[in-house]
Amino acid sequence: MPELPEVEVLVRCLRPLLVGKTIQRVCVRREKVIRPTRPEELARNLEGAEFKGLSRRGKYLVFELSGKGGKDAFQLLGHLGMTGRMWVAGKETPLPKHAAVVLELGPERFIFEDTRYFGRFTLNISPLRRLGPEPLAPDFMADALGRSLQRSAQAIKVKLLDQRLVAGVGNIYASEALFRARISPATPARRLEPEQVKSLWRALRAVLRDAIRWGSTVPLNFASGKTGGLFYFGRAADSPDYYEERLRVYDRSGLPCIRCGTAIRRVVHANRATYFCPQCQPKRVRR
DNA sequence: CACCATGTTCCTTG
DNA sequence: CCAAGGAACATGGT
Repeated sequence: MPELPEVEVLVRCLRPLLVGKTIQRVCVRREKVIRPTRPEELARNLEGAEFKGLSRRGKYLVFELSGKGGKDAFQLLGHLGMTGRMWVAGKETPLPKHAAVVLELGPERFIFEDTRYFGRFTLNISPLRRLGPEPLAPDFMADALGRSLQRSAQAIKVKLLDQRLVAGVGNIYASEALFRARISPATPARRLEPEQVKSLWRALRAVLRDAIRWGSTVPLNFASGKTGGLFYFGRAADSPDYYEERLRVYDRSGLPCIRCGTAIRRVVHANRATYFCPQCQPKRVRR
């Protein structure tokens, strides 16, 4: 489930359900996801602590907590990996097979489920230091993006996945942004023209903003085992304009480009699939 | 059985 | 030392 927009929508959904609640008990069912924190350490810190806030940084969820008596504020870092989900449910609903961490909150419980266990739920917040700028923040400037790109010869598609360049862009929205900006994914980062950097900057923000807006319209209900449509493959793809509104190129290999009809191509860069329209996203600027 | 999958990190190679 | 590419992680879907 995890790229910036999905995490943002999740954070907005979870915040009112958690803030003000006190953790009574912690159950770690898969130690791997809390690394390097130890189970006893997590329990010692969380039990009796109260949720004070929740925010997002890149693809991370940052939980703000305070210990008993409102002092000893600390943070907890969450990451969904490839398949993570988080929700709050009543105690009567059965735990899913891959529940990794469960927090008892009185009559309810918070559940972090992750089938592949690539996610994180930890007291170690050091990964935040390595993140680049927030693409939707008002101070994310196109010229700063351009300067960072200047220093790299890597294909722009690969560069967009580098969380030190911009925080929160993943494999799906990287393809989507390049399609929208009409830039070939194979273009070396430093070969982008200033005008292309500007349109990439604009496309990135538009793609992420639109995805958050789209996700916000879909009810989240993980506890039922369904996705509610938020997550790419829990799709509401049966609507005729799904691709127009949601994903315009990702996973559309061989299908007609929605702009020009040319077959969408799938290539692999750095072990990851990239989708693009060879007509709309030419290697060289046409003149 | 084969291949694919929204992410991050580590290891090897050049 | 750095950059780039690949594999590993773990499970499930097609």
